[in-house]
Amino acid sequence: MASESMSPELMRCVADRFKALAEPARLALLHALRGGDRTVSELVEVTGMGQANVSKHLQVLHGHGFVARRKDGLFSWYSLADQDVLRLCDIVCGRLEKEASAQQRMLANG
Amino acid sequence: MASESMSPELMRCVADRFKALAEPARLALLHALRGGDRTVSELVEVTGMGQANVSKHLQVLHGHGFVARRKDGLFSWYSLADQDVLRLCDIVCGRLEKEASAQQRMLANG
DNA sequence: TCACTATATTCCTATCTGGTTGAGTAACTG
DNA sequence: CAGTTACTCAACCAGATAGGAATATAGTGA
Repeated sequence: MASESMSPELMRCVADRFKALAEPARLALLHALRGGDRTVSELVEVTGMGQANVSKHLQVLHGHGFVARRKDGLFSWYSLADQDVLRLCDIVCGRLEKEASAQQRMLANG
Repeated sequence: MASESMSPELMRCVADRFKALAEPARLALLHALRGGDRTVSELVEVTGMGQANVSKHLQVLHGHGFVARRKDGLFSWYSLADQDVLRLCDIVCGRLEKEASAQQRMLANG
């Protein structure tokens, strides 16, 4: 997979997935969902964002399969669709930590 | 890591990393670098993009540590900094493949 | 039916950024 | 030194989008 040649369409699909994660607001929502299912209102309260904004970002995440939605009466319960998104974030966070500690060593030895 | 609470700054850093990958042009450059080191001109030829455009995208990737640069006379040789970016792309590609095959099953079973 | 609540959607505006163009910089050649 | 090559930088424009306000939709209960 992802080997020899990649079609421009596939490239765009992959880029769109990354773009869905390339927004602090959406990362905050995903982070809030680590604790379990949440309704939109709960996410509004936790993140401090506007309701329309939260709803809109959740649509993006849901459209790309990063979160699952379950309707229950008036409420929409959102949850992490799987562990992939956490793996993605962990790789990036690992890089940032590695760079931060490397920079600290630079300052210490420099 | 990436556990309990994440500062808004960290959230922004992570989002910026994803944003660097959220562009088909940059993914095309990274893909071209899978085969080994390449000069800017080579990448221009392979991708069909403009030279200034390639150079600018490479600055972004380099600024976020995804590619390494080595200067040799007139040439700038770019290469993948490490395997992390491939792992990230593989996770996303794996998702896309899984969804594609699931959709095929949907169509087959109706 | 009407009001109320939770969520989704639409419209608007400010901001950001990808791509292009043209100028600028640095290294090699003669 | 001038000329060429390889690359980078700066300015511009067009398209995309995050955020907020207002509105729409849908479920609930009186």
